[in-house]
Amino acid sequence: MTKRTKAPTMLDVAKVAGVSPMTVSRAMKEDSYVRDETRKRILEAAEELGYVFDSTASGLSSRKTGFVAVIIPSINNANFADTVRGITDGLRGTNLQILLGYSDYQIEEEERLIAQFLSRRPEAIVITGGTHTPRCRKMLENSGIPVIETWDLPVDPIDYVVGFSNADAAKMMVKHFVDSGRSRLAFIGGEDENDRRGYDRRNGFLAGLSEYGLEQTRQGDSGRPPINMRKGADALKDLLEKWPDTDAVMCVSDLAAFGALAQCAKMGVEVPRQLAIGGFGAYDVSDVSHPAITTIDVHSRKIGALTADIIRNLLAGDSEVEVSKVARIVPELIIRETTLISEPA
Amino acid sequence: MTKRTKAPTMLDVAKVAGVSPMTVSRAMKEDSYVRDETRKRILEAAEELGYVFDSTASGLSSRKTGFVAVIIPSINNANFADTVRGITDGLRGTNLQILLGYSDYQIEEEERLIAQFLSRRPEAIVITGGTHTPRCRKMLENSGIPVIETWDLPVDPIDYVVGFSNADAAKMMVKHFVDSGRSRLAFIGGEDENDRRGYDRRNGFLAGLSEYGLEQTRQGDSGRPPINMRKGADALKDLLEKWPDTDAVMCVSDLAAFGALAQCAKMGVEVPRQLAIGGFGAYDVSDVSHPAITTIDVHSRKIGALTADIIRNLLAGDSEVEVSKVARIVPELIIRETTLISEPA
DNA sequence: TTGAAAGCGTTACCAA
DNA sequence: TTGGTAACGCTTTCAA
Repeated sequence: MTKRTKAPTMLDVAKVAGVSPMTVSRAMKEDSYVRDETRKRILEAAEELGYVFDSTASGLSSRKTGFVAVIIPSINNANFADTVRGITDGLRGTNLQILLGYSDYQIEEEERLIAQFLSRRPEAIVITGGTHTPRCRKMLENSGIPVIETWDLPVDPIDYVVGFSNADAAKMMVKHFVDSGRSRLAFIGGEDENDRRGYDRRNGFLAGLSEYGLEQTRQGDSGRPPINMRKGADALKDLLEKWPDTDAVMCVSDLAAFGALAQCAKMGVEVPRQLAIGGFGAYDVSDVSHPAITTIDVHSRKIGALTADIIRNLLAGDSEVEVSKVARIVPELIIRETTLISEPA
Repeated sequence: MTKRTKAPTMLDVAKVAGVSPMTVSRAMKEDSYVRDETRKRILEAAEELGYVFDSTASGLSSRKTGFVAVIIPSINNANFADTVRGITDGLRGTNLQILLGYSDYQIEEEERLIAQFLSRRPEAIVITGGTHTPRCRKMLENSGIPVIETWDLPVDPIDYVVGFSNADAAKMMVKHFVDSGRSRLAFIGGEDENDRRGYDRRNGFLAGLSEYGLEQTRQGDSGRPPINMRKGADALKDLLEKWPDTDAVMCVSDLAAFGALAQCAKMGVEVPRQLAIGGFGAYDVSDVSHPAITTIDVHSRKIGALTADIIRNLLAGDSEVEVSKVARIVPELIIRETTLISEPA
């Protein structure tokens, strides 16, 4: 941290380079008409003075901040992290920069974040889910910028959507359980509406049970979101105490599923012979664990990539590309060892 | 996205409320002298017009952007995510907002990020590690803002430091292995200098071997960082092919350790009887897996909390609090099932 | 407690 | 290809 009187501005650079500030401004952009020689002189002057471009002033003047606000429920979640990576990668090469926030699965925090972010004048905003408080919705609608809802297929979208039906995805697992000869199915997680994706999965699962005429009572308790491995383990223990003859359990995420699997190992419950386990999200752990865990891949990264496509077309748009309002992701069931077809017990 | 002619400014609010823009500005701040009644009128006018405060303009004018730039190697890493959470939590209540970036363990990307972030005029910058390119170091030193290096104890710090010695932490594991009767020790991960923390751990481990007079040849190959569960599993397989009599392996992170453990289960290698496994980072998986994995907790979240303390004292400082330059974290060995003392084979 | 004027550092716009 | 001028929307500073 060097002592300094005052950071140099374009004016300072201009003086040293013997040009006008306006020319310095042009020289800082990749494109723009500046003679090569002039630009060279300017960049040298900037280097010499230790000039650092001020995006704050640039944003105010041009009304383009280069920010894309992104709000996810949790920073510590491989799925959402993958979506963010997809966005980042897709935005590479543009001048757009992500302003990332996480709500910790709390509605009030999401409201606060949206308000805070909008004051930064982002050029687009990406949010997780399609269910919002009236206040959030109003802020987003009034923002005047493209809004992209992800990880869901809202009935009444605000603007753009990149997502899938969590309920339908969960139903895939019910079908798979039934197809592999299970009939006493349970679900762990998703009780709390604050994690709307989880809540939708759970309800989709229950709806699936209903379609197959199966009983819907077997539900583990996992407390406040987010669920984690430990909670998954604890919930499985409770579940088997209450309903010992359960022969298949789906967890709201792979983390819980892994916890459940570890708990089975500890309790001597054989997986998949006695109990089948299904997860959600295609986390690394479900692939590497032994036995490997059946899961549903929702292509988190692709959600981000498609989101970035929309943003690029809208903001850096090469003329009038037609951008469709809804990009639908197709979740994929990945069958692994924890749900191998059981032999008749 | 509603059509709009132009977003309302303080001037518009001022007109409606019948005051000057300056008074509106004051009314927007929590403190500041404004008569309660006046403020009420102003806030109503703002609400009515759908006014949204412009931080961009505010930042330019006041030269306080409210940004704290934070750069971590990866967004998809529970340890770094915890540090970010620690910072976020610690900064709650201030007007400071995190500008988060991740370098993907690439030096060039880190350089790019630092340059990009500095143009946003953050009020402080937090970086991971204490090893930087000369260009990075120069940018940081010239930035004129507090710089906080984390997750390391640099020999020649730029400014503030919150960290620990990765090498010393790794040595704890060597000692533990030796104490529990192991002598043919191996290490997986940390070959690539781009992940400096991992690199330091590996070298610390090797130094530890040397201190105990043990051979240092057993090293797994894990490719480019970051390591993950799959790479850990593969590396363990290779390792045991090359050195089948290895009786303990430390992995650069718990993720790799879990992969190694899963691989052992698959190959029928008994843990800990035949092979002890140690990880690093106290990830959830090491606690929940069966058997549970011995690890080293570096208190990632506390690193963030202490970082936030420094920033608060420096920026929101109640007068002249003395802020010490180095906050040292003490890593903690957590002994679990994968390294239980072996009976003589 | 409120207001007026002068920037903050950049870019849009028009002119040369 | 370059320059001059007037914003951009807010806050600092000083005065009332």
